[in-house]
Amino acid sequence: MFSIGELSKQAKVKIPTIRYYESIGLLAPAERTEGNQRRYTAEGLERLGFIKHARELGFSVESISSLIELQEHPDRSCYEATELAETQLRAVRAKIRQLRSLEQELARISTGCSGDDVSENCYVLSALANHNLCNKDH
Amino acid sequence: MFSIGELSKQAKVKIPTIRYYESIGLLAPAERTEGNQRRYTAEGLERLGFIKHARELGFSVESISSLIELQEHPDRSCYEATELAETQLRAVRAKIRQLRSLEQELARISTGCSGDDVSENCYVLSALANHNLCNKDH
DNA sequence: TATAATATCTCTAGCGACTAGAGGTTCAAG
DNA sequence: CTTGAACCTCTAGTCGCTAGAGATATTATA
Repeated sequence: MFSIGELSKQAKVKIPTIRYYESIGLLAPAERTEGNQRRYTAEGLERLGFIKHARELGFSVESISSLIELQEHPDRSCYEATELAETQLRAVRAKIRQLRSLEQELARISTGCSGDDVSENCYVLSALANHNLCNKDH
Repeated sequence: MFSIGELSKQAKVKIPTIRYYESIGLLAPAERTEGNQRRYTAEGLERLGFIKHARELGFSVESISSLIELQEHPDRSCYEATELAETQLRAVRAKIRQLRSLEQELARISTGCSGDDVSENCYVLSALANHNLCNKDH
């Protein structure tokens, strides 16, 4: 039985975030002391670790709710959990593709004019103003 | 002189977003008709295009404000604008690195157990629960 | 010119996922 | 038993929009 501060330290999740997770139903309501303070067990730490890990992998809170529900119904869970993970993977890959094209354009833009050469036409600014100077259609 | 709807169509930026940009000072207040409706010129379209493009490149609204200010002071602008672009580039590259490691882990997780094999232990769920099953330390 | 349809106006509230702060209570160490 | 750190709830703020209500303006047609 440890306090929310201890849990926060162990799980590396901020205290207000823990309370927030409880408030939206992602964490079950914690047990309380006489004086109304939250007390947790190893189980709570595990659950919070799960949530943290999933968040770091980019799952939305909603998806995590689904995953937690799946944990409670082990029959169909594997198929659906794998599907959720694959959806997440597709989203991550799409995001990477998008960022790569941004990277290219930004790299091109920022090497376009050197900082030393203080000319009247800054290539960065004109590249931003004028989409024609850009390869991609985002 | 065209309406906000026309501007929206031309710039491919939604009407509420245009009003929002005006409200936070990113766009100068538009001229108005007798009946209080906004009217724009080609200049407004250009500015909005600049903003849109910069947003698509991931610049924050705050950075865009800076860029717009720089446009008005062409003397030091090139150096500072290039710096902003480079900062943005670094952020994009960091984000890509992070997403790549997520991609790897998600790929590993979601191929770990096939959906058909409905076992009691779903690898997706245990991988999420147990950070030790993961290569990275995020 | 009258009317109807469409477009616009302002204002408020909501989204996701937290974060920060005020003002008050409880716990644990000395 | 006192003190100070940790905890409590509640409200409001963050960012970058988006949605809706209810009122007014413009434009096209009859």
